Amino acid sequence: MLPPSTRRSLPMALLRAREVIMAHFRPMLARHDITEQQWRVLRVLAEAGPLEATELANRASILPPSLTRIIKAMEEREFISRNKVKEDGRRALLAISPAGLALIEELSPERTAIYDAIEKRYGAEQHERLLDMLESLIQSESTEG
Amino acid sequence: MLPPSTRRSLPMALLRAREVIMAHFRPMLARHDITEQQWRVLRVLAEAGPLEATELANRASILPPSLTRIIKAMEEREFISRNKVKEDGRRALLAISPAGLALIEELSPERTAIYDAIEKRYGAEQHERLLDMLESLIQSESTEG
DNA sequence: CACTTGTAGTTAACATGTGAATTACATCTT
DNA sequence: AAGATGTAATTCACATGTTAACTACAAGTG
Repeated sequence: MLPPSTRRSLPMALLRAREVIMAHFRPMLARHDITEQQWRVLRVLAEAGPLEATELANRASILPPSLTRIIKAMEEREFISRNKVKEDGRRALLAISPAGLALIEELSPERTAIYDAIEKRYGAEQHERLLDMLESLIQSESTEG
Repeated sequence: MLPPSTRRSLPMALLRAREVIMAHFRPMLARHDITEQQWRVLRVLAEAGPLEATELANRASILPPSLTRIIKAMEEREFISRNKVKEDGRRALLAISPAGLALIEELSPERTAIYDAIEKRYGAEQHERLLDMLESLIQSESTEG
C-alpha cells in the first residue's frame, strides 16, 4: 500500500481534530489563567481523589518531567496540595484543594456548554461512535502484539 | 448532559490515540535524528513542492513561531532551501533539497511497514472509517457555525 | 550487612506549543 | 507622496513535550 499522504494520515488527522476541538476551550482556560494541562490535572484529581504522581501522570496523559513542573506551579497557586507517604519516602499523594475544586465548579457550566455544542454540531451518535473507535484504536495499539 | 469524565472525553481520546500511534514512529525518527515536526515539514514539501512559510505551516499543522525555528535548523542541515520572492520582499519559497528527498526515500519502506502494521491490527475498514469521521469532525468544527 | 536491582520522582538540555509584541514590507486611501 | 491599514515572518517569554541522566529511597540477594 502507498504511504499515506499528509492529507489523509492518522497522526495528522488526530492532531488536527484535537486542534479544532481545543480551540473551543482555550478562551475559557485563558480567562482563568490556567493551561490545558493544568486543567487536566485538576479534573483528574477531582474525579479520582488524591493520587501519586505516577498515577496522575498516566491518567492525565502528561509525562513525568512536565508533571513535576506543573505540580510546582499549581502548588504555588494553591490549587493542589502534596502529602508525603509515611511508609515510602519516595511517594507523595497529590490532592486538589478547595480553591481547585472551586475553579472546577466555576468552569463547569461553560465547559458543559462547549461540549454540548460540539456534540450537537457533530451529532451525538457520531460522537459516541468516534469515542468508541478511538478507544478501540488505543486498545489495539497500546497492548503490544 | 453531564460533563465528560476524563476517561471518555474527545480531547483526551484524541491525545492518547495520537500518542500510541506516534510511539511506533518515534524510534525510526530518532535513529535519523529528526523530530516529528521536521519529518512533517519534509513530507509536505516533498508532496506539494515549494511553498511559502504560511502555507507550509498550515499544511503541516505547525504554528509560525515553531516553523521559524524548524526552518532555521533544517536549513543548517541542508534538508531544505529558501528563496526570496522577488515581487514581495516578505515572502520566501521553501523547498526540499536533494538531501531531504534522499531521507524521505530512505525512510519510506519502514514508514510504509509501520502504517501497514497499524492498519492490520486495527482493521483496514475501521481505519478508513476513522479517517472519515475525523475529517468530518474537523470540517464540522473548523468552519465556524 | 553490603551489594545489586528496582522504583518514584526530579533535573537537565533541547525542541515545540502558544499568545503577544515586533519588524519588514505591501497595499490602500486620500 | 504621506499616513493608515493589512500581511508575512520573526522574536520574545513562558509552558510543555521528549529523552537521558540523576537522586533518593525501597526491596531483593548473597
